[in-house]
Amino acid sequence: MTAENDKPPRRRRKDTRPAEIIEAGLIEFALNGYAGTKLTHVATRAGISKGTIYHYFPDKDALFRQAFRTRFIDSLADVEEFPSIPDGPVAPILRMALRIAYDELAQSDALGLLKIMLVEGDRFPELAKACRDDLLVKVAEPLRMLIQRGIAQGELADGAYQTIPAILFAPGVVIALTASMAENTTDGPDVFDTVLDVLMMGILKRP
Amino acid sequence: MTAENDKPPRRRRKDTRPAEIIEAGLIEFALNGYAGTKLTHVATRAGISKGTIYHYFPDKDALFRQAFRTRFIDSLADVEEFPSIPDGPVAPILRMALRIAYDELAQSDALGLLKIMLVEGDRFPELAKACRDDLLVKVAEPLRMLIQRGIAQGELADGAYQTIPAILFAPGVVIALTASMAENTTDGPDVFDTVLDVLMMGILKRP
Amino acid sequence: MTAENDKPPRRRRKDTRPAEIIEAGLIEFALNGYAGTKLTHVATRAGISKGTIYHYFPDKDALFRQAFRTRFIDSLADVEEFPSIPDGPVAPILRMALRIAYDELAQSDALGLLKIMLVEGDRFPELAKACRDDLLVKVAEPLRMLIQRGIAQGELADGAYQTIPAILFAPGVVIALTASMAENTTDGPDVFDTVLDVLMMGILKRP
Amino acid sequence: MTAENDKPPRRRRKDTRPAEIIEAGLIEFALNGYAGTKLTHVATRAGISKGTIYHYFPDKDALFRQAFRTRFIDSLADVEEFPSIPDGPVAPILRMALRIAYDELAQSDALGLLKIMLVEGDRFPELAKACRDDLLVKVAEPLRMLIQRGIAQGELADGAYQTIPAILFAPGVVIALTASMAENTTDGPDVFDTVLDVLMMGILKRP
DNA sequence: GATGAATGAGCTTTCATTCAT
DNA sequence: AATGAATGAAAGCTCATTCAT
Repeated sequence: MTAENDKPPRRRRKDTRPAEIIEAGLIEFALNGYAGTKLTHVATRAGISKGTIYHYFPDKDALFRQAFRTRFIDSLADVEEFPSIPDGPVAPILRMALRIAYDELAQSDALGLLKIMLVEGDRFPELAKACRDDLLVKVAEPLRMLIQRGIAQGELADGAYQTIPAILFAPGVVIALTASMAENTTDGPDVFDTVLDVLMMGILKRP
Repeated sequence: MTAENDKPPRRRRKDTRPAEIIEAGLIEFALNGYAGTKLTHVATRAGISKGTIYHYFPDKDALFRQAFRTRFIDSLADVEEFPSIPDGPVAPILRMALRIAYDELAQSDALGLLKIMLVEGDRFPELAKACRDDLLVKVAEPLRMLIQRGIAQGELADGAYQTIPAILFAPGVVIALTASMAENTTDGPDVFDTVLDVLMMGILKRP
Repeated sequence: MTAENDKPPRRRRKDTRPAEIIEAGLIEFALNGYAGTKLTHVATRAGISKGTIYHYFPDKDALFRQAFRTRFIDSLADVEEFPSIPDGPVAPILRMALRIAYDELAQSDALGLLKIMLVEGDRFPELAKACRDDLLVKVAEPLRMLIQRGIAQGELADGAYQTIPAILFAPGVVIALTASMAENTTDGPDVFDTVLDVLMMGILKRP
Repeated sequence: MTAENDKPPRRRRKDTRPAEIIEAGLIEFALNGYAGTKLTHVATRAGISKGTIYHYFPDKDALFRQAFRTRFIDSLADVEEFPSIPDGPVAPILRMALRIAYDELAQSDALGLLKIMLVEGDRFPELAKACRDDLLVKVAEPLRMLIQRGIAQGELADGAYQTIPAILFAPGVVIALTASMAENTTDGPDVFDTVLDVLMMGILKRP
């Protein structure tokens, strides 16, 4: 075995380092919360040494901010094309959108970050704001457009809910958040479907 | 030595101390999360010294558990009389119940504890379980009975939602949880009312 | 049940309290070492409260000193009549004396105190000195007389050992000290007998 | 800022640090016992900061175990060549061996560690066992062989003592242990010589 | 006198951060 | 640029000691 053998390839593009650290941080933060995350673990997961983190981020706080932003920008990127949607009934599209959003949230570590923001939100007000703004612009707005089209088509009921479409996500968020607390029931997915039933029923126009 | 002694008199309050410490702990935990709560701060808030906490609680963990239990037992005590409800339409009662639950959650520091359980639930599995069990027995069960009466009366739609009535709380929980993250809009209550509209619509039987 | 019933008899002769505390302290010190002994445990064992100890002893240190003295004075009280010994061979008497001393040491908590003195002797120099003096006066001196009688009778060999008769105890002390470290062999007593054999052989006059 | 920086330079000595810490710990443990040893003092003695200890040892317990093992392995390493001994009378060799063992014990801080093991042996049962095992294998066994040769040669008396040769060390151990308690008499060595006289007399075969 | 609640100095331990290499 | 040994502030916890009752 040569001397150069037992270390991973030294050459990394300098540009990928921050992203790798953020990725590792994301996982650790999501798993252990903010205070529970040790920079050593982040470093280990990223395959670097603790000190290197400080080359790219001034401190733990900054790493978290950056990671949080990155993840939320990533997650919401897919949503943007929403409005480009064919004519026809709006309800199935809406339902699917909620479903996709739920699945996304339940699987990714966005959930972990969200939990952190809930508890430590006061420490990161700009993140909370950015989070809010992004959600409003990228999620609520397209949703509102969709809903309004549904109302215009006589498909959806006309109601105050259209002013705060984001609330349609609420049940999904709670189910995702409490999933780890809930007993391991095998009908997890069905829970959300049941909720969707109620929600859709609630907004469909009555004959 | 001046007239104002710089040390407050030692008071002996064996009976009330635990409750005072729990109260102080509750506030600190709700404000700062579990890891973020320093026993010094709890002591200061309770007007005692650090060591005194250890007279009444073996460690920080135990204090949190006790505080959590105390608060949840307190909060849920009011709910118990639910089922003793007069005949007649069920929907307004349901709506009021959700409203009351929301207000309760939004105001008390139960919200802070809930946040902690979301993030650190893994560390306190028995609390998570107790929380779940209490909610199921004290909240979900009466709710289910109410709903079933509504269905029997032809008032509510027959649907899968009756099997998981707790889900009706979800929107309220999210609104409460994210309230601190949300911009301070004065129409907070209206948001929940709007949600109630949708929810009630979703479960009312269609003509 | 009357009010006076659930407490042990209140009336104690004031004079017995210190002795009771010392007794309790002795046991705890012997079991747990000096630093390892908590005054709470001493109090509990003595059936009193922590504060009461401070009525009789200024501090933990003082309690230990007093306890130590008491035990050693007690233990050595029996030894004093040693010299009043009938004429005849001295060896069996010597042997029995060593045996008795060994048994005494092995059983009582004097062993525990001795261990403490070994480790913390520097903190209690007067105790070490008192211990030494007592042993010399009460044990070594009678022993020396006995030995000299043996030599005079032509029974024991004439040797330097007569100047430091205390050394005859050494093997017993080591066996007692290490008994807790040693594997639980059932032949414990025989070990000491074997040692006695060697010792006696070593001092008996050769034909 | 003056020319003498008030902080010593950080040195990086990964290889030597553990040994230095152990050395410092050894001294402190020997001086103050286990509970009496503060890691701050160990750190100060080692010329490092408190935290650095935790780079190399998970906790105080581990440091003690490691230190203990290190010292005992060191101390007993020299003894191993024992059996390779020329023909001829065995008694002088035995006597010298006991003398060497005594000197070794009396000087090194092995004595301090031994004291700790006597008092806190219950907390470190594996150390007690390792200690016992090492002593048996490395010390008692060669000694037994030597003794048996002596008996075979008609030099030593045949007696039960040969089954527990370790007991020959007992007087030396007691003398060493109590040396700190004893008055600083300058004839310390002679005490042990006197004891050796008795011991050797006791095992030499009588004509 | 007796009590035990209350204290706080002091200990072990953790970990973000620094910096010599 | 990268490392990880070293730091030290700060946290949880212990317990001898005090003192109001």
